Amino acid sequence: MSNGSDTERASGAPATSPRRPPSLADVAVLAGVSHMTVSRVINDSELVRPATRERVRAAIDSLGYRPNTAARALVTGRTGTLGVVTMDSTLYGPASTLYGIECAAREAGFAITVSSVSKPDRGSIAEAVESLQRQAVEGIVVIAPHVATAEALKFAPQGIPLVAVGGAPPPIPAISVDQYDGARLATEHLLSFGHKTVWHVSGPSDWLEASERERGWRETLKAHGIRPPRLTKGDWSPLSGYEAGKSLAKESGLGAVFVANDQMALGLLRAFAEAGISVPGDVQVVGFDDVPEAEFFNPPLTTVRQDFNEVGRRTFGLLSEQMNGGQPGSEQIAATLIVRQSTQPG
Amino acid sequence: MSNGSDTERASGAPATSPRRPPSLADVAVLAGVSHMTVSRVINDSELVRPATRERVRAAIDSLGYRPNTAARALVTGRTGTLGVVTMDSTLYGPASTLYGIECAAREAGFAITVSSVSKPDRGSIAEAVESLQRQAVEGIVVIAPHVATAEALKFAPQGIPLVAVGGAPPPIPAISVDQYDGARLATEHLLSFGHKTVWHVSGPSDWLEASERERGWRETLKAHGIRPPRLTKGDWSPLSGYEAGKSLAKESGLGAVFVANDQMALGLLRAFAEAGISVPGDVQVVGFDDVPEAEFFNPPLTTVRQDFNEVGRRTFGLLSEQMNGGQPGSEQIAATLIVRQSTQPG
DNA sequence: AATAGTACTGTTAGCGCTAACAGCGATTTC
DNA sequence: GAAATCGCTGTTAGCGCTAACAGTACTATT
Repeated sequence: MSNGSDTERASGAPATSPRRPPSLADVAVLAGVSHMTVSRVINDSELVRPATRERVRAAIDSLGYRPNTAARALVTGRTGTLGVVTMDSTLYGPASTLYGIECAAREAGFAITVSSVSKPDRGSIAEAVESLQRQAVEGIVVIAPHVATAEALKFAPQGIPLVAVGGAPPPIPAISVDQYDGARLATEHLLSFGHKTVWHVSGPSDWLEASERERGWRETLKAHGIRPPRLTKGDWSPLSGYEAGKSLAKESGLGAVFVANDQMALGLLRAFAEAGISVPGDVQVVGFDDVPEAEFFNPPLTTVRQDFNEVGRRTFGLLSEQMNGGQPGSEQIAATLIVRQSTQPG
Repeated sequence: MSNGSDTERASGAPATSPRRPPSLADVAVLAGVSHMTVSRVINDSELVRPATRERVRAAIDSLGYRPNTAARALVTGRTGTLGVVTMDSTLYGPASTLYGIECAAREAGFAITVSSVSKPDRGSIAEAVESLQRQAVEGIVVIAPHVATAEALKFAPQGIPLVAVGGAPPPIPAISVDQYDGARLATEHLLSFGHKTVWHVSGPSDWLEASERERGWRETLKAHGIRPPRLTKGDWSPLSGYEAGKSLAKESGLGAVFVANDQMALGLLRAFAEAGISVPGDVQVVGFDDVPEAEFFNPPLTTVRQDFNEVGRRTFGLLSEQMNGGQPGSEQIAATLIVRQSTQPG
């Protein structure tokens, strides 16, 4: 803002009028060169004599000239824009991922257009992707935490670089945090205290992350020769965690609970508090995500951290690779266990 | 996706080749009409005979034709894109606001380009706005929760519709939740229990919302003839709330605390729990924001709700009004008190 | 039967930019 | 001293689309 001021047009006319923004031609006239030379200056071509370049720069500044992206895109076919399809950008994970992508993209000179969808079904995704393609984005990221979203990607358009976050059918490269291993870490951690078993409050089964975490929990138990106990299903919300907590509180022999996300863990902690169950005294609890609040739950929550920023960065990396003609494969990012008081009897 | 399939080009050529996407002209040839008629069809003009329209539609489908926005933007001067400048889209408020804007915009046929800034200073904002203008957005929303951001808007460009969320110097229309009144509600609520005073944990003073909330608290106390006690400053983070809580716990005669946001309230609750202070038994606590988790804090938190979705919608409304030549004024949205257990001794 | 609509379709020009190539003066090369 | 080369600048064409206007049939009006 506060550009070189909206100086009069180059022509001696009294100006005002509907005032079309200055174009290459206007700059060229003012600088006394051809429009092509101006074009070279704004594209940092070497082929301009320094003196000329300065003159053009001055004209650009005094006119407050800004290249018209539409015109440039029309002739080059490049828009400098990437599209991101996201489902609920209010959740911590997707929001952070979006932020990470945006930062990486901006550094590389790309703008980000977002398209939110309210439902994860194939139609909504298709519509969002379609709308981004109409915007002529050069690449698309689909933040696809649902099984249905990943499924929908089977019908994704071919001609455009596309990366999924979370999961996608094979030809499409995906970035994901290793949920399975994160769940394993959590479960092993709980088992290390000598519990007979570990209970699990899962996320909604139509989420990839939920089923991977459940699988990690289940198989880890099996690897220890333990038959997994009854599973409690949640929907990520604190309320569902609260209800799961109330239900688990009745269970005898409860010692360790792995909750599929921090929000539900919050609800569960609350239910346990109401039921007079002490954490970590009576029961040890592990969450998943490491939201900023987790450290201040009561008690502070042991949880599995996902580095969403890294997810965003790597996602852009994959997209960028594709835009340069590469055919990158999927990548996984390791999750890390953050041990806090909810599993520290000390 | 799964568009009408990438059928061969209209020409009988063996296709493949660098395959430029189909243009109006290609559709026109296939449908046996002029490109202008195709243009009319895609712009829903009445002036096309239904039979012709159908023929053109068929050609469009079979070619998988998609209008080129760049070309359209070049000639119409309209890009169908709005820009949003946001500071930390990871926070609940900004994220929800962004989502609200996006939904409203999409319904009206606009795409959203986001530009995040890491610092709230004038330079960063200017840069972000500049980058959006290069993208030729038709309007800009600045989510400006900082005093500095609002200040920076004094130098905002003139020629383009612009709306601020949070606050802005007078000529620029702003949408905001009535923080002052929200703080008043919270303070009155606490006073209604007969406390001698109400303590306050504020947000960082360079945030508009923080200073408005503090002002609401301070003036409400004064209106009751109470001299405001020492203020504790936080930075929105749970950690700072925790520290504020530890510090307040030493205070004698502590009975009521109004915390400037829910995250800090979480930290404070935790500090109180550690100090053996019962909420709401010994001290009553009110937060601000009503994040989804607040209902499941320990105890569930009385707080002031901001309808961020409404903020988003109204923001788009103001922008839309400007784009149609109007000069809307600023608007405020009422905050509502949500009473929960943290102030319910029952 | 001539005239004036009406309903649809086509032609032309140009939006602002870059790619490709065409100058053109100054220097170097043989 | 003519040709080739280099460094810079200009000319032209055209990207895909819409605005504006120009037909062209066909119907309604006088």
